[in-house]
Amino acid sequence: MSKRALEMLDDSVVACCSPLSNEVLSEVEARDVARIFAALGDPVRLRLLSMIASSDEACSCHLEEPLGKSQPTVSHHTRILAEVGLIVGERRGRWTWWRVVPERLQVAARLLRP
Amino acid sequence: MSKRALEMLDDSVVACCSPLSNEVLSEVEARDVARIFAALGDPVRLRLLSMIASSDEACSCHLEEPLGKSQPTVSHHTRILAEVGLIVGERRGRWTWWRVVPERLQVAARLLRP
DNA sequence: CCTTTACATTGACATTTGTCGATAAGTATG
DNA sequence: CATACTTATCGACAAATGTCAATGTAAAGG
Repeated sequence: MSKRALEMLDDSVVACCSPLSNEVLSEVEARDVARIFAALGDPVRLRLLSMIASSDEACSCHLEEPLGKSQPTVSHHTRILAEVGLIVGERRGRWTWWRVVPERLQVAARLLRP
Repeated sequence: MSKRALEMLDDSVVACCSPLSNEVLSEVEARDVARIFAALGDPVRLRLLSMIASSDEACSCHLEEPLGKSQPTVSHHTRILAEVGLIVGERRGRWTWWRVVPERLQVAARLLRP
């Protein structure tokens, strides 16, 4: 999901959702948010995301070695995180620089709030 | 995961974790938390969880019909949510009553906080 | 007991997922 | 252009996942 695509998401997705205990999730809401959680549901992607988050910006070249995964595998995981809008990549020269999209993380976080 | 098992979890899991941007997740932390997110990463389980959360307690008999899934499928999903400690079931008479474990939800929520 | 009710388990199946080697595509530099 | 470098895509494969019909198990009521 590109940055532009993210900006075009309608409110039902960006503003989604109130805490789980407030009301029963609709099928549409559930499908959307589940994609985010599924993206977070892999240990390699979680570490990848935390690496990007804690260094503000990171290029893929810095991610392979600490993760101990092959380059195609890292690329696969960054793609999945990007597709659900949790990170965005910007190509500068040879490198792609990744950073997290806090608003997107908060969509998931709001659901878990008491 | 039984209620007793949940009480016996050590601090590294229950107190886990500081926000993603604070520091890079260890492999052990990532593996544990990823299991929670993976459990949340299915639309049927998300709706199931929100049904339990918003009615405080729910028996499986109330879950099948609104979800539109077979009884074995619902049982499968409640088992997965229970295994990661997000819900606990208590058998009273013929019915199993499920309720959410807020502390466990917060383990995931803490990670997503800014 | 026997039946009914509520839930769990098993077995089977198609689909999805994580992984990597090989290869392609894009970008800087000589 | 030719080369080196960084990232993306493809193809393949084993493993995991979601689903349901059939069957098992446990509890309540006759």
